[in-house]
Amino acid sequence: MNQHQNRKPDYEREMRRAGIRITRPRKIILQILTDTEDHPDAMEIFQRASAIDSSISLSTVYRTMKLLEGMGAIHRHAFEGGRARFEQAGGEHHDHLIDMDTGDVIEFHSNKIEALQEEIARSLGYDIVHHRLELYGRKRKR
Amino acid sequence: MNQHQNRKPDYEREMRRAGIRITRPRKIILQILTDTEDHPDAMEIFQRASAIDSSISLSTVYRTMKLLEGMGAIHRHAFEGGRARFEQAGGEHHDHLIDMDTGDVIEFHSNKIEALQEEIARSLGYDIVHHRLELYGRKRKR
DNA sequence: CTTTTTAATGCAAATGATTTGCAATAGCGT
DNA sequence: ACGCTATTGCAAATCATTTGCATTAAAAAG
Repeated sequence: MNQHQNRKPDYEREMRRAGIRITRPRKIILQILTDTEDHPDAMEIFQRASAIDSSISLSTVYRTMKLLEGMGAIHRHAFEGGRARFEQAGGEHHDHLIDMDTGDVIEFHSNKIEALQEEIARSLGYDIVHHRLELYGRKRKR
Repeated sequence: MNQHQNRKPDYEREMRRAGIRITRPRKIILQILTDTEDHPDAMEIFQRASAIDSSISLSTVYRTMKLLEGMGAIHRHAFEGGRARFEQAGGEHHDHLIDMDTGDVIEFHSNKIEALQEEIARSLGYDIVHHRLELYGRKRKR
């Protein structure tokens, strides 16, 4: 089974250490993020947070996402269409396959592809700072 | 020298056939696109077009880009940061390496990577409709 | 546990890119 | 040249995200 309880890097501790206040909205958002298996966007996070504390504002969600991104606690993805989507960081690096019909995101990883990317960049005289590999597709029919 | 004159798929003919009017703004924008080696955004295209005919509007640039994209005459890329950038279609498929310092775009292609992508998607039960591979990097120092 | 300090919040207004409604204009078939 | 209607320019509208500011509330201090 999946480990759910210990998989949470203690961001609260890290935030305290950095002199960042642990507020009620931030606690709630952090909880939502760690509870989540999918890749929600700011509006979805806002709605889930509102259900817990209806006074939370969308601005705060955005501000918190930016804060967490800066701490390296989450990754922001600008997939095609509309809003940015987030996922908690901490796992292994991976790329994404987006189901064009459902919006579902499937994570995958290929050392071979990573190596080829490095090789290509090097041959062009560049160092890769980061990259983005997204496959957009539909479930195979048959 | 680069070939400039024959490299232009005759979109005007194609548009006429589709009952689309060849207007002055469209002619100018099409010309800018075929003359261009880089990946300009709508604002850059608008400025280059304005230099030729100052009455052209940004809306028309956007509308024309959408029209051309629909025809398959250009590709739209949503690289990181700000605006979408365009390039005329017609060449071989390729991916992009973006110079984070200059914004320059370098095109590259890897059959191996393409094949691996297909393989991964297949193993996940998906057919790839399209994909996006962008490397963000800086010129190697040394 | 009250006071103090100042970061964080909520709200509304601002941004920035792109799109759209609409009246005026200009392709192009006749 | 004429008329039909697609296309344009302009301003206003969208959409996602950010920001200014007065208020609130963490957490540091007493």
